[in-house]
Amino acid sequence: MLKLSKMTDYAALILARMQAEKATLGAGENPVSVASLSAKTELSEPTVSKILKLLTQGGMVRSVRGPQGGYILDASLDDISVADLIKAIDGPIAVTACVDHDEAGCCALEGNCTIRGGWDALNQEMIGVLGAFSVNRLLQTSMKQTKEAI
Amino acid sequence: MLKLSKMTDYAALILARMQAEKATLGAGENPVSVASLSAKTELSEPTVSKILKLLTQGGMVRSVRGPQGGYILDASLDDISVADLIKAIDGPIAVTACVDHDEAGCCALEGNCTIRGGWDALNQEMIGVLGAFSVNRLLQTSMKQTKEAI
DNA sequence: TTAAACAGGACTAAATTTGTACTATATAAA
DNA sequence: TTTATATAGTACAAATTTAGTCCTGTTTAA
Repeated sequence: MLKLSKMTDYAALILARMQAEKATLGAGENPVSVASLSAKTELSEPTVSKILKLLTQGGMVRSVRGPQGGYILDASLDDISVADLIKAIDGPIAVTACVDHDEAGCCALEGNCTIRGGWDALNQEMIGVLGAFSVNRLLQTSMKQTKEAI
Repeated sequence: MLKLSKMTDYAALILARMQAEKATLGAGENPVSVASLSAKTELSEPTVSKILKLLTQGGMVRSVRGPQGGYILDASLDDISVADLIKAIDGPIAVTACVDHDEAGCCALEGNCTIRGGWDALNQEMIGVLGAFSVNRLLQTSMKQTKEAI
């Protein structure tokens, strides 16, 4: 449990791929298309497309329309946190349904609920960890482990 | 996203109720039945029963069978962490499916996956936070906030 | 003008989670 | 020893959520 969605996992892979692409082709105006990213990540085109749309809305990549268009990663993956990623793909981080929205009726137990604020505090701590963990660290930690395993 | 299950939420409520019961009746051999806890938490009996079974297996409460039986909370909620709770109710904490089990085939992207170890590192940090957050703190934080809100 | 490539929304299918029911087992008390 | 109470374990049905796909519209370079 406490699993993040596959979509978020895929999003990290896509960002990793885009960073690699950028390193190869040189920074600047070199959009990468959905088709190309799909081929290189082995994710289906609709899925890659959906994720890139969300990343664009989240301001993590920029889109260029028309022929020769695609998506551009301007930022460094050091500046994108896992929290950013989750927010872009799945929406606000909330360990329970009642965290962050105080509308009546979000939970059948309202009257008896004695821990609502508590979950909120825990949620803040989680966001702290996720916000401090960059996508680049995700990649580098993995590289390190792969190296050690060999 | 990154939501914990409702079951875990319920489990915390049940533990809170059991602690209150213990404070009222005095510590020792005073089992609380599913029926009684169900009435006091407004959760259905089958649900309360299911959760208490899991908490028993997780070693957080003790069961007494037969008439006048029920469940006993021996430990202090200071010594039970949210991590313990999640593990008891939902099983091992894993932000992605591939964390913790290295079997082939857990993910369609294995060959291309460049971040497996990275998720594992993040997972450890999450477990750290959850392991340091006691159920009692969950309750106390809530009380504090309720007080402030009044 | 055309074709490439993204934008947005709607929809289907799959997986997961919740919630319930039923049978078996243990045990205190009559 | 029998009976009633209460948990243990398992299996199943329903609901929700997530994943994945498709279609139509818009932008823009060639």
